[in-house]
Amino acid sequence: MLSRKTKYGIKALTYLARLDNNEPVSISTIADAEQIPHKFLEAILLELRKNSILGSRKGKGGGYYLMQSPETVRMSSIHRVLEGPIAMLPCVSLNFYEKCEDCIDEETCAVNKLMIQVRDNTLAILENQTLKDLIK
Amino acid sequence: MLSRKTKYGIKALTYLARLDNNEPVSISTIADAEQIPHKFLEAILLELRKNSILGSRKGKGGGYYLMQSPETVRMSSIHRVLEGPIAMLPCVSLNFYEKCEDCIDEETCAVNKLMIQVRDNTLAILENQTLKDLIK
DNA sequence: TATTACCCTATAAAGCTCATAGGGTATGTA
DNA sequence: TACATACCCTATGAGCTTTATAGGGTAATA
Repeated sequence: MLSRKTKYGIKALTYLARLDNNEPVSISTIADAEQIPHKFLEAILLELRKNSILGSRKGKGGGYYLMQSPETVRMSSIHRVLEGPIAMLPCVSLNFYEKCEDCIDEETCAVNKLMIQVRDNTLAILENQTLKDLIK
Repeated sequence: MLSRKTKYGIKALTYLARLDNNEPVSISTIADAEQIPHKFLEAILLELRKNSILGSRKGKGGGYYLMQSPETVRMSSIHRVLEGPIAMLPCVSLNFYEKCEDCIDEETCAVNKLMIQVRDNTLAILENQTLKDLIK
């Protein structure tokens, strides 16, 4: 199940994507509009910035803005930043790979192969869908 | 990410599926063979029994056994019993449906539509795959 | 009838999620 | 320069879930 963090993040991103211009918007503005706890949203936007999905400007008139146009922001990127791996097992993750501690042989592991299928299919959908698709 | 509970459950089920006969196997036997904490496995097998995936016999010579042959036990069933909903959002779940509390209109919600796609694809794979496929 | 092994409840450590608080720091404007 | 704005960072804690253990009750079988 998607975490609240991810849902909040998607809300904030679609809010920004719907704007006509790409001027910075303050945390408070987004938090009020989307009913998100201010401090929680602050942490989320910060993380999106550190992962180059958002940019920010400090000082008066500052805030957050999209680094790329909505049609180039893939849902897979957003998922990875906010929710973490798309794979259901660490040994199946492309970006967060880890060996399963209790797995004897990954090559012959049937669960591994099954979860690779699931991952590939999910990934194909999330790669194909962008922020732009969410706002029309 | 799949929980340890689900991984243990799958291990136990494949252990049973690999047997030549379908005689009951005690918790201890499975726990030792698959390196699973005894009491934890006990709870898992009990849950699988309550959901008609396993049967059990008490007393001497008792234990757990598969209720159906391996080729008819779908991975989707196992997932639902041990891990819970396959959907990434409650509003997209077929068997565990719930309205998203912060969603204004499900009909027009783009995230909802996206996650339905993901669910359908994942489901297709997990329905198609059975215990039998895991052991060859 | 004794033993086996399932069955049930309670408990708790550990970890994660969600949320809040308080203050530091960079930036733009007057 | 001084000030206000708004990002930035660290710490803290409640609440929940996961993982695991313990102890005993109960049904079934040899």
